[in-house]
Amino acid sequence: MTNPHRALSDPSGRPVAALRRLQSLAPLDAGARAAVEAAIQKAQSVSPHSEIIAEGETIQGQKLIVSGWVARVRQLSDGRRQILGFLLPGELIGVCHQPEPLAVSTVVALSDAMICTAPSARISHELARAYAISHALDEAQLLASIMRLGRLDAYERIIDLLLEFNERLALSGLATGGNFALPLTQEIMADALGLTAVHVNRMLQRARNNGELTWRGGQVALRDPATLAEAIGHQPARVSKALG
Amino acid sequence: MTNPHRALSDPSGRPVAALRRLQSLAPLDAGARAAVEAAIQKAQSVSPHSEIIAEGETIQGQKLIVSGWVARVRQLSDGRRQILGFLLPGELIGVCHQPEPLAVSTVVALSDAMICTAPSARISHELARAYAISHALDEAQLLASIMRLGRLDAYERIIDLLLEFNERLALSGLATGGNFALPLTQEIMADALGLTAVHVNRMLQRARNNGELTWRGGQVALRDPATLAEAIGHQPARVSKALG
DNA sequence: CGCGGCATTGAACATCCTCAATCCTCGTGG
DNA sequence: CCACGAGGATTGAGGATGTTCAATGCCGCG
Repeated sequence: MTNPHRALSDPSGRPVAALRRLQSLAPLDAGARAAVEAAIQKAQSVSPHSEIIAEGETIQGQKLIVSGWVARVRQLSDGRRQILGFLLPGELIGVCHQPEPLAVSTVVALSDAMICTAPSARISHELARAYAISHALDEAQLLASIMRLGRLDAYERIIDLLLEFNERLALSGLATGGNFALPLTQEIMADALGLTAVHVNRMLQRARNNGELTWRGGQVALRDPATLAEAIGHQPARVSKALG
Repeated sequence: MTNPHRALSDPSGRPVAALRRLQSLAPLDAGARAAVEAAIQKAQSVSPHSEIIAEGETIQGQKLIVSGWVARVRQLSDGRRQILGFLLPGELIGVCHQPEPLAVSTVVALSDAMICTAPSARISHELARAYAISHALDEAQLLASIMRLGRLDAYERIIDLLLEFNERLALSGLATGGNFALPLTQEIMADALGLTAVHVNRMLQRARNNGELTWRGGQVALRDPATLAEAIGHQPARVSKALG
């Protein structure tokens, strides 16, 4: 018989990214960890472009991204499309303290992804705390998006978003030293940044020529994240004294 | 001796805007209503430009806007400034389910304003529900901002924001039929819309010439909100089945 | 080999910004 | 009652940043 924990570890034996992220938000007790692991075991696979939640429908429950990239999206009738935010492994959808809530945005998978129902926050105080911090980070990221779209130029927007990805993925161990997998097309980046794909392309070239990053085959490498952040005035989200 | 309830009613005897808003989010029981009224009595006055919360400091408790206009703001070192969102009478600052939370944005008064400490959500189930809905609306408005900044052009952004003000103020009775007081300068609008004051001015003129609105002496009148909304694809926030 | 999806490029154009001057409006003091 | 001053609104001209449209290149995959 197979080891029931196998799905929860990568080849080196460390826990999967999603669990790692929750644990880095707040140290989890054994009960919470077990509940999360059990939930992850029952994760559903979703394929790119499939809708996970439709805007306006009643939210059933909280979900946890186990792996893959997912986005919150809104469309205009004339086809203009805006990505409101990304959801990465270990992040939650549908956090809500209200009965009968309605989804305020559509959620679609951008890559192959695994999604499970998030264990109830009542399982433990520690888990509730991890959820709360996750939620606070979520809000901080929305504010960062507003700043980005409102006051940064195209070049800065791209760098700023990549820096945010780097920081978010670092929580789950999916980014180290400015290196991470980025399974997005330039068009998707454009939809998130309020730009056209053509212009994203040109700005990326500028960044490459400046030696600030490389991005080939879905792998991004930021040359020097700290200096880059300094250059464009980017500040990582801080929502709790406990977190770095 | 003066009637202790005087501050809670406008000349026609209806409750003040802030209380009215909470009641339109969720019908309040007598206890909650009394607690809110008591809190409002103790409201502090703040003057324009004064900081209510500074980004990065520890949040002390939840606050309720009693009257006036307040904004969440973020600045870049080179002086660029973005208004992340507005806070209107009856809306809450610092909703947070986490110990030791840090403020993720600075909050400043845009006009003379009155602010009080919000009564605890534990006072009643009804009050907690009103807070939860208020919070959900808050998030919906952040998403609306992202859409606005990312995918609307200057003209649409202005109309869209004015429509949002109209809807939000209608909850507290401060807007009726597309008419409301707007104590903002064009520069402040620009800071919220990711534009310059000059361009806001030009687009406002276009809107006036199109007969879509008037705005003089701090009073806005939207000619036909429903048709305007239709024209730019604006949709009001819906976060609960219960609400309109 | 030949698609199909994405990335890249160019040229013409639109939108929005910058800078700076001018005009209002309204409250203040003479 | 009027001049004055300050902040905000308005205007113009020229320029920067992004967009559009359309063509071309690249690369993995059946």
